[in-house]
Amino acid sequence: MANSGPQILTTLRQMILSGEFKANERLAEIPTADRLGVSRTPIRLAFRALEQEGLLNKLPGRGYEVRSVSIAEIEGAVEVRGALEGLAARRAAEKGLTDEQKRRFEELLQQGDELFQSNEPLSEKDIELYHTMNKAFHQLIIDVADNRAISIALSRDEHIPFASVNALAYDKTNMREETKRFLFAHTQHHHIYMTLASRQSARAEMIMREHAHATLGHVHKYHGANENEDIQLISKDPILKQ
Amino acid sequence: MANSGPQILTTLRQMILSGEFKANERLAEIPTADRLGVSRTPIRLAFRALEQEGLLNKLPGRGYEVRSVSIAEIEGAVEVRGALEGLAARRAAEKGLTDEQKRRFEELLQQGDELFQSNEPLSEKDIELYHTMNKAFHQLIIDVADNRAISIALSRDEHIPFASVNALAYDKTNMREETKRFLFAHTQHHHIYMTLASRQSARAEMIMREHAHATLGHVHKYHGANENEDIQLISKDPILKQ
DNA sequence: TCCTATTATATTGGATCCAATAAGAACAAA
DNA sequence: TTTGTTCTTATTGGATCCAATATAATAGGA
Repeated sequence: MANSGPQILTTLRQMILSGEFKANERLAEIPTADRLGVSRTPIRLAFRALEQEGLLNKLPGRGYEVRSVSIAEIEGAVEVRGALEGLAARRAAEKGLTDEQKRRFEELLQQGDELFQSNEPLSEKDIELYHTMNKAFHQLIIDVADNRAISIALSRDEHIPFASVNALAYDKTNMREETKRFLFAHTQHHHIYMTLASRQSARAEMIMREHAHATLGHVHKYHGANENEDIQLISKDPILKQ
Repeated sequence: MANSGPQILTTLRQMILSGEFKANERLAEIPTADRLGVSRTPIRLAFRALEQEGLLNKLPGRGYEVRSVSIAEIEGAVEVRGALEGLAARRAAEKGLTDEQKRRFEELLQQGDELFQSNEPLSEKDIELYHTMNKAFHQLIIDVADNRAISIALSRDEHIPFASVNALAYDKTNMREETKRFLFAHTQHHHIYMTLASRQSARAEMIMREHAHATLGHVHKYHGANENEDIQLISKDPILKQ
């Protein structure tokens, strides 16, 4: 059991994101402190932090509730991510890439290519590898862009399902279609790199913005499966990896 | 003297933004609690919050330091604001405006127009009125866009000087040029409204993005007046209103 | 004089307690 | 049965204390 402040915060965040705490569930200091076997102090600090991260809403006199996330909100967050990553791509194209950065991009693209060499659908292990490569690719663009405000603005999407590159959703019951989808997304990676390397900043921005929408298909499948428009964060089939 | 948690947070934030705490100044719980006449508990909570807001950096074992802000960071934040407000304007144009929203935009534009009727430079009171109108105009676009993620992403710029519509900088020693500058910016407001009303979403986004850069002139003047590239937040001539 | 070790001080994080406030439950009256 | 009042319980925010850790100052030795 976690026993330090930062670990308490991480544990609570994980419990929210994993669905152990349900949307709209009420959390109060004393029961939560009892549950985790610590005093109220770290819980209080963690609740404040999680409120600021957007995962909890404060209920005056009654603790906090786990915030629910609507489809519209997810779509809006994806759109914002697209705008921010698009801006990052444009900046990266305007700055131009160093040789080292080109090498790194090419390595990542090669890693992705190797996953699609066979005619078989991707395995779950392949998906993990793709996910790692995808995160690194996106992060490299942000790094090249070198604008702190972009990273900060993106950080607010990190806990919204489907809206962050830190999470990846896929339908394990239909790996053939998923493979096609990832292949398409990775092809976009190639196009993005090409526009960066050739300093076509407008195209870089446009493709990168569009690329952000690659995950939305699963949002709508979730919607179809639910009685109401608000969904619980994450953790139902299809498996969300993070 | 402030005596409640939220007030402590507000007071400390204000002391940072006003320059009472200098850039890179070290703040620790006990001296700060003594200074404000409260226990350490609300200070600790406030420090955590201010860290998350980006105003403080944590120094392990040594308290926190007030974060300094570089010109490059300000420029980056303005660029992000442009991208986000541009996205908001595009969404607003795509959604179309209600009659009520049109009326409200027209009111605000009219308020601005009235400030430029005479041939005299704007007075400081005029600038205050312009500032209020400007904030309302920008906020209305964000409201029409109806994307929570935009508001959240924008909130991170609110404490960066020159990067937020909540603050306005002007050179009180040169009101004639300032008047021209504000007139230009307000003309852009007209153009933005026109594109929203006629649902020209691409133009709306483009003009709105460019409009965000209207404040950058004063950043460079600041730079010229300083020995180093990092500036203290706010509160020197030219007067920053907030 | 400089370097190292020891001691003193500063600082944080967590635990616990107290008081104020809010919410819920129980009871009484209409 | 419904509504209003009172009592009880839950909950938060702040204060204080303790222990661990980090930093600064001092003393001693080379």
